[in-house]
Amino acid sequence: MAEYKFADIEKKWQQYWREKDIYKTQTDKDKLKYYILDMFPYPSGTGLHVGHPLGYIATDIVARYKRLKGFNVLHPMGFDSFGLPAEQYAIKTGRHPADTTRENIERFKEQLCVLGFSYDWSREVRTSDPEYYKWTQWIFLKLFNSYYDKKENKARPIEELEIPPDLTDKEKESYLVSHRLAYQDDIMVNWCPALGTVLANEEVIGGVSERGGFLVVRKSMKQWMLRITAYADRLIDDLEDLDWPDSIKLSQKNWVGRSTGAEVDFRVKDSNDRIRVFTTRQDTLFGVTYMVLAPEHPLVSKITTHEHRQKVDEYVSRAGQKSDLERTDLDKSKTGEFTGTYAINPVNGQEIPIWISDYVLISYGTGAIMAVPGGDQRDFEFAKKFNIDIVEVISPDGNPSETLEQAYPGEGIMLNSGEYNGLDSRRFKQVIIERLEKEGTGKASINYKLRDWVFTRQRYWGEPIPVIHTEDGKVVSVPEKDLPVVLPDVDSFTGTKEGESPLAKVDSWVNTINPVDGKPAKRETNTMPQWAGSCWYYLRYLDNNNTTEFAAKYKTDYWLPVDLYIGGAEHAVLHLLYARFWHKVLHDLGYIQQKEPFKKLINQGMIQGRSNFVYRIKGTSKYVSYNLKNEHEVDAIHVDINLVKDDILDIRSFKKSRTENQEEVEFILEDGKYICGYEIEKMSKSLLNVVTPDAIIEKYGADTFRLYEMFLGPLEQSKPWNTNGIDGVFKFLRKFWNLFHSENGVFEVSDDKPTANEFKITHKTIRKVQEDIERASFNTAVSAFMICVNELTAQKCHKREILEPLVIALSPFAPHMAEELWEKLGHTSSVTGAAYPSYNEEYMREDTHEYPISINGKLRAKMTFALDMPNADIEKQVLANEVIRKWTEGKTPKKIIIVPRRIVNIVV
RNA sequence: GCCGAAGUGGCGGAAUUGGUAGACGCGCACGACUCAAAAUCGUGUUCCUUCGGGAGUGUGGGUUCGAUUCCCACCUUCGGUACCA
Repeated sequence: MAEYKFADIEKKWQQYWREKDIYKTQTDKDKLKYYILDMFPYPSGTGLHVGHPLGYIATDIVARYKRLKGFNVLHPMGFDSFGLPAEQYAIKTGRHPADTTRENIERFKEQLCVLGFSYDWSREVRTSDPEYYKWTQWIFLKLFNSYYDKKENKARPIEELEIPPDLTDKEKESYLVSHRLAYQDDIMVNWCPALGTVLANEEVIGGVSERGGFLVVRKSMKQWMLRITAYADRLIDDLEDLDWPDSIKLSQKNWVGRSTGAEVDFRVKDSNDRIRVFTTRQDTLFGVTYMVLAPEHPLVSKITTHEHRQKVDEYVSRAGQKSDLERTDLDKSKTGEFTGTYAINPVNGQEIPIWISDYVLISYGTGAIMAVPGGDQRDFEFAKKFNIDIVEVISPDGNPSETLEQAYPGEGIMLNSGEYNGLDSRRFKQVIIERLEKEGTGKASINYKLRDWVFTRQRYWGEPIPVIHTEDGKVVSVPEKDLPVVLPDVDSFTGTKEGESPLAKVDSWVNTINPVDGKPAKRETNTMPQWAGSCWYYLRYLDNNNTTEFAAKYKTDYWLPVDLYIGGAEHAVLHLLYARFWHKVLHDLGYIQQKEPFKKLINQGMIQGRSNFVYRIKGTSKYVSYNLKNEHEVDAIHVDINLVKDDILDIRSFKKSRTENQEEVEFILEDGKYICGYEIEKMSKSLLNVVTPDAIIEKYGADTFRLYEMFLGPLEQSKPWNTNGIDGVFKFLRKFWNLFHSENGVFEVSDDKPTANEFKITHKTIRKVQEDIERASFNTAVSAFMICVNELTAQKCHKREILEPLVIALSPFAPHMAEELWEKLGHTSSVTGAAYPSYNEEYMREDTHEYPISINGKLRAKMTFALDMPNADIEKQVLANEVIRKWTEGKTPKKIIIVPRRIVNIVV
């Protein structure tokens, strides 16, 4: 029996690849390129767990396969190394984030190398490296110094912006600010006093911080914003040509949230004020029975009558104190106050009351709505509660309903709408806009859910924003030659109580001079969010040592777009939307030819953890086994899965791990064992369910690990981690190995001519594997190899002409073993330089086919016919068949369906 | 609530264009080797069965000669989203 010494083999070839620079990529214009990208990891302190490599293995297989197919492949890797965890760790321990980040990266790299990935490490990027974030800052300045030209529908340098004449200096400045793609504004943010920073929405869960669970409040603060809303239409429309999962495209569309409708002006009674509303249902204008302003709407205090002022003021201040969570709680009933004032409905002149309520959001549309209780469920509930009229203006058939139990939000036929009664509501939508436009009370309009991007964090461990605040209150760019603005060393990583970044405490860094006039000035102390670095890393890989440009034009021209991008679905919206936005800005400014960065996108599923639980009886140190826990009041506690095997707890180790007094710890067992409960959850250190690849690689090797993660199921599907089937994959590799070795372990491959059957097996496999890689179906590719090896083993085939092509075909999946066998076959250069074997249809051709013969769709017999046999002959033979005759019982069949190469079906 | 994905043996999963459901692997059972065990190899393995056959891809209907695949309604699980006018 030949021994498959994976540990030696893998070490040997990893060293070979490193020493010979096998995976170094050149920009070679004469070759077809293929750019394959992984979402780069955040280098956390826990290292790589088994979920990380799933996508990386898939891309590595494709990268190796494409090389064999003759492509010039770019397959780089880097680290998203700015971010909150490193900073939190620094606050706790005082260790500098730069140090811990570097250590974590080293560990990640080591783990990635052990898995045998074919990255070109000479192109590695780290977002926290000053040579990298110099260009992140440079791009920020491009945004700062550009505006969006709505006519040409693209970004242009701010110098080209036509500024209205006769503006004062101050007006000119604010005109510029209102056009720049990066600008400052006062907005409501999630402020977490305990962490001393603003948090992104996704970092706030249920009103408290995701990390630590500290209270988060809403606070108005001056922040940098990026004008992503200027790109709303293009971000939707350009999705069309992308080869992305439909679900991701849809999420992005929904996130941008384009809705078409109309803006309508309602005159305030006895006043010159107008309230502008946005509606998608201008066809329900005749059903408007009241209006609602958001509590923050600027007109609220102006129009509120003396009589109602106190109650309205109270409502406004109460609404301001509510957390987002309270305001968006859908279960609560509607609240609101009447302002005492009325508006005039522009289509029928009716007077309608103006209310305020927090179900109208200041941040969407115009912050005011026309309320149509007959057509909108929210308005309906509000009207019911405050006894406001409900008018039905659309019904499915144009007849009024007897009772109105709820709003009818659908399309239909108009009623109670004056001269428009009987019109189809879809048609009326158009008609009414024409009338509003003619009368000057409204116009067609498009609204977006997408907001401008809040681009500042009050943190240390991020890119400094490269601008300078002058004495006279202006903001100027740091000159390009002075980039990067490097993070200063600090003693303390916490921000100030007032909500300033830790950088604000570093006077020597903050105080600088205005590059324009040399007067004293101050640096911006906020830093960029973690998304910034990942917005453009795929560009830097192309030219990571360039000191004069973010990447040379001829390199971006050649390599872009990314041909295949694989990563987790959790980045469906934010990262992918932000990166597309930056890409389009760079495209508009002429730096990049292509309008989209990522041509094909695949989301790999999440590998979940299987957590184990023990059950402690409340207030005691007694632990009760899973099936007895219902007899007690218990707390379920996560237990480290390393102390559990097959859901049975290792009681002794568990006892040692507890902090309680060990004498007091007791167990209530069943059948002498302590059975743990389990749950499938996210794999995470805090849930004690993390599995690292290390132990598995030690036991089975990296090739087995790679193959097993692929064999687990479809790449896109999420699945809990288990190692139940890993033996099967390991056995397969050993059998493959054995095909090249005699029974006593000596390498032995013959030059005998293969049989037709051996050719057929091999060529079928080569074709199947190729097709499966092309459609990212890696699990079925692995099983195709298994079938092939099983058959060749049964044939005792040890022939070079069969085995050599299979080594090449397997090399993307199990590169170490492939290299070893390739060398043993007598080759002196790496298998990565081989060509993917072509398959010959001739070998697979079949002259006959075994047809399933079914009667009324039920399989009854099988018969083999020549493929060129006429249908009439097949029919005759089928009907003559004994089994078939038994089933037809002499009856004449109504119909016989013969599908060549498929099936014969007899209908009786 | 809305949007999306998915429900197939004991388990992970396969069936690519509507054409033999359960490939491949795990597990399990039996056998070989062994003093024995492990490892390895071989055979079997959807369920029910009166051994003729019958049922079967979440449930109920439909289209079709034929449905895991297409259509309608519903149930369950997972993910996203949250009063978006």
